[in-house]
Amino acid sequence: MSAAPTSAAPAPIRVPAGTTAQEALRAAGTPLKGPDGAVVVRDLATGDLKDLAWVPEGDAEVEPVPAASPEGRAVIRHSAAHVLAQAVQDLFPGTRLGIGPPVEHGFYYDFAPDRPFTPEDLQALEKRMTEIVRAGQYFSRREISDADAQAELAHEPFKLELIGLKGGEAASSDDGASVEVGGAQLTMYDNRDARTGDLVWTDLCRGPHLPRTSNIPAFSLTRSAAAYWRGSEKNPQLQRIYGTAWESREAHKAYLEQLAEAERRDHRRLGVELDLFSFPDEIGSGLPVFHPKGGVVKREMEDYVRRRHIEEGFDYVGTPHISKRGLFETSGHLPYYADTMFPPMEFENTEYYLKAMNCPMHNLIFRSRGRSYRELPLRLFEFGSVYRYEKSGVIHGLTRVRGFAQDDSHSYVTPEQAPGEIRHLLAFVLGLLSDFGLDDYYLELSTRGDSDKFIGTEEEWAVATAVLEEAAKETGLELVPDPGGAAFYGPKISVQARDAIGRTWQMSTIQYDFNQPARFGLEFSASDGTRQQPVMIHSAKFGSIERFMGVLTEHYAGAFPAWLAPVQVVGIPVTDEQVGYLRDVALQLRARGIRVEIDDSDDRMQKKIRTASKQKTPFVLIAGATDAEAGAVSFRFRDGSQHNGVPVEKAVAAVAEWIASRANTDPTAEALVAG
RNA sequence: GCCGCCUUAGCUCAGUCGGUAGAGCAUCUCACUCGUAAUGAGAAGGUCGUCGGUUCGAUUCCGACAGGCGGCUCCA
Repeated sequence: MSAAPTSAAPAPIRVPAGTTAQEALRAAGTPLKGPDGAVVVRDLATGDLKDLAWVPEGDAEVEPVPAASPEGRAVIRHSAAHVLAQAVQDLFPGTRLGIGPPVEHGFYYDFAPDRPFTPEDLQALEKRMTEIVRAGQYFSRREISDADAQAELAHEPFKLELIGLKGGEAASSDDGASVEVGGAQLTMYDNRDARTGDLVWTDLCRGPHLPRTSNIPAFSLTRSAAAYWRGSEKNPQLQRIYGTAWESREAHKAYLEQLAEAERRDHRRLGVELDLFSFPDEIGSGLPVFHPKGGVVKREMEDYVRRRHIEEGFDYVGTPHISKRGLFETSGHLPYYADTMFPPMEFENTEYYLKAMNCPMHNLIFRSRGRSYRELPLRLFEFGSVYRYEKSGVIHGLTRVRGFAQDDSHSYVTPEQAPGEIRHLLAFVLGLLSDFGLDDYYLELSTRGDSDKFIGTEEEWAVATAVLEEAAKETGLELVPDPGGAAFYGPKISVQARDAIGRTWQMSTIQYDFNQPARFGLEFSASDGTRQQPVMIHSAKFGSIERFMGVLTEHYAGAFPAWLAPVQVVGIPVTDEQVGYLRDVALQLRARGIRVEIDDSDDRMQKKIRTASKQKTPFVLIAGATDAEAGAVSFRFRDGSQHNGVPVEKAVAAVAEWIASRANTDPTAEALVAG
């Protein structure tokens, strides 16, 4: 996801034959310490990264790779993974090694231990790692023949397997094996004692590495979990330990703080605190219920999305939750997705399935009568409830559930209209996302892969892919390829949105489908009287209403924009005397469609303010005797700012205007006055 | 689905080396009537996730199941 660094490349440095890269960098005045210090160099002749201890055979041009760069961090993390493995084999002798690559934000190493690691083990390992880092062992590269490596690693069955894969499958596969065995020449990295040079530990590894373990500026272990060897559930499970490592203590601390912030924003926690939704065990895993407050947010979202669809030329339709088996055979879904559909229920000698997708039913609406080219594009839209049998281990809050509503549409168009319709849909979904405050995104183009799960001809796929790609490029947004990620019936564009703390979520999808119209025998009368087959374009804007609500909750940390907030205004009387006065204000607000509550509990006013703050209410209206006498109210906002003594009429109008504007920013004293 | 961990009051969590449990917040009652993030006192609330086993006795030990958490795999 993170793009390659594009910042101005530092000037090349010449490394004379027979000297180390490090000596050449030092001579050139390149920093070797701190975040800007070089951790490895890039050999400009080949583009490969080399250790600082590298000694070229002939003169070489290199550029330094600083610690605080994507590649620099990867080297730090990879070296940290080695230190972890050394610590594990120190503390748990006999533990076999899997692989230990750097990953986004950190690293992991897979092990085959006698027993799974406990949290206490992680603490002990972290301590041992710190000792190894302090010891300043050298990472020493050593080339080795396949036969010698097999002999040296005879006790490491997983490493032996990697040696067997070297250069071929491993180098191109995605499972991290290439980190250990990259090219044709195997290498070992020996960790050597800083003083004596004695061999302390060794691992099969492609490299490159930091010069010494003490060059790891900051790291910590984060969790342990199981992982399948080489990423396949057919293989045995290993115990994986995850850690993180950074170019400075500050960067490390900032990362840990971001993890803490993500936890504070967790929609599952906020869902309980703000009384939005729950997952009753009695109903079943992955099946949410929305409480009144969550119901408000959900309905506001749906109302707005429904209205926008109608404005964009969609027709709102409705379809049932279950269907006879044959429908999903016609659509082609059943052979592919039977495993992820709920098992059928049988009655009247017929099998019925819970609906896992809406398109087949929309196709039947299209087919319900003869269609003319004059009707196209025909756009059918609904909040379709679908049920998918997600495996128990993958269910996660609102973002991965077993029952949800798709904001799903299908545009039926002529092949000529398809490019225009896709542009229309893209503009529409991007506009919708920004209406909800998500305005930083990139696109992903999922195409056919090598697998045989895809239906349709190569030519059809090529046409569909080209149409999507062109429309995606026109947006000017970053476009990331995703080969093999398409649905079985056609390629897709997906919109990946970044939230307030920089995480990305797959939101909208637009899919070009030439298969289902053929399978359903869809046709329309063309202007020349012939019958022709339409193309259908699937589009989900939020993907799932439930999931989008989870994403929005995390994006706003529960402090929803005023137009979405479950309670928009809380009235707080300074004493009981003002309850009646505030009720009157509330009536005026309610008449403008504003969700308002009066806190007439026994609590003290300060406590009521605290309660309203914890509920993240956008507008708090306080009224004491002074306000009541002046026919005014006093505002308090989520940021703590105040705007006192505002005449009721003005206050009501200001709140109503703010909400009607659907502003996604927080109202504050300053912003409200300016507005 | 796989591996590990977890499940005690509405929520967050103590606790019981096997003799049926406790705090804070929330709730309710009473007093207080207060100007921008916690007034005080009192009460109520739990067959310790479910089922089974071991035991004189299980919330505690063992097993199965359910649900949750973290990963893996998967994600139309």
